[in-house]
Amino acid sequence: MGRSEGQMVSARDESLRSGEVARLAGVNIETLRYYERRGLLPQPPRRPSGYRMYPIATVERVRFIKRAQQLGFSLREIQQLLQLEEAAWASCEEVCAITERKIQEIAEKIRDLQKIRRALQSLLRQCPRVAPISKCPILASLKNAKP
Amino acid sequence: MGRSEGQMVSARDESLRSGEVARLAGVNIETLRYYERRGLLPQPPRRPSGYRMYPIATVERVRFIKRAQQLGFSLREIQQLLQLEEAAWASCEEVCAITERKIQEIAEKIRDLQKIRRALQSLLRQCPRVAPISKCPILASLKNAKP
DNA sequence: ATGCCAGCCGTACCACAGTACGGAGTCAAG
DNA sequence: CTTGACTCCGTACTGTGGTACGGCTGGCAT
Repeated sequence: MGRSEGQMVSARDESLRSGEVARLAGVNIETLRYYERRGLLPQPPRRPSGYRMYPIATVERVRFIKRAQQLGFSLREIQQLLQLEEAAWASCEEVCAITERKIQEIAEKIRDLQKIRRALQSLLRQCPRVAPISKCPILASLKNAKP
Repeated sequence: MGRSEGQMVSARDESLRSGEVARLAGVNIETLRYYERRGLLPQPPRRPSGYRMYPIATVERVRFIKRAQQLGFSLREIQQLLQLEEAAWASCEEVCAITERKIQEIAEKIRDLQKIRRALQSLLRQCPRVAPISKCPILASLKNAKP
């Protein structure tokens, strides 16, 4: 809101500064530095002053990272995807393989959570709610269940 | 196994040493120290030598913690449960409330994961697998999707 | 008495994904 | 030319759940 004009998008050259990339991609500036350290973003060229000059495509790359994260990929996996993308020799198959593994993992996580939910629900059904804590069946079963 | 007798369970007093508690509860000794620091285990009395003398019930307490963790409770939440348990004024209702919240959380997590899985599966169905990576529809959609 | 495991402590470290801080230098507008 | 916003860097810190290390003492069987 308070953003006065001035250097919205350091016009006339087609490069962006950290803050612009961060704003456009919806991340913290520090996150860009972090991604650069992690190798998720290539080191951008610099002005003589040291300021980073990001190609505009960087915004899309960061959004790619964020979307992939929302799909449950870790930064390490995303790095793999991005490297594949850059390797001209690679075919879709690698990407599919990674995706399939990820689907398996997610399915497993879902199964685990469902098991946990069922266990908790059955505990809850046993609880009279008005008992003093010393007779709480939930705590009792946590005490006695054999893992 | 290689365990010769001697101090299996420092007999005749009814207290255990760290290693015994750890072994009986199936955790690392360091984990006991960690739980003590976190306040999940009360500070046990010590011998003059400094050795901890754990009441036997500690083993059950540690197992309780481990089981609750397996049900998706964080150490912080487990601490709440344990505190409730110790508060004589408390009734089952508090425990039920925590459990209900946890079930809600888990249900939500399951829904999120299902959404993610569906998205990845639909990406996978679109993939011809033989295309060069430059035409990979999975990467393409990560590039273009608007979250 | 001697050997040796067991336990003590503070501290550092692991992965994960960032965020914060402070002091210096830069840029552009007024 | 000054002001204020922006960026730079290295480093430290967040939270989560532990594990590891090293040096020192304790306990106990032989």
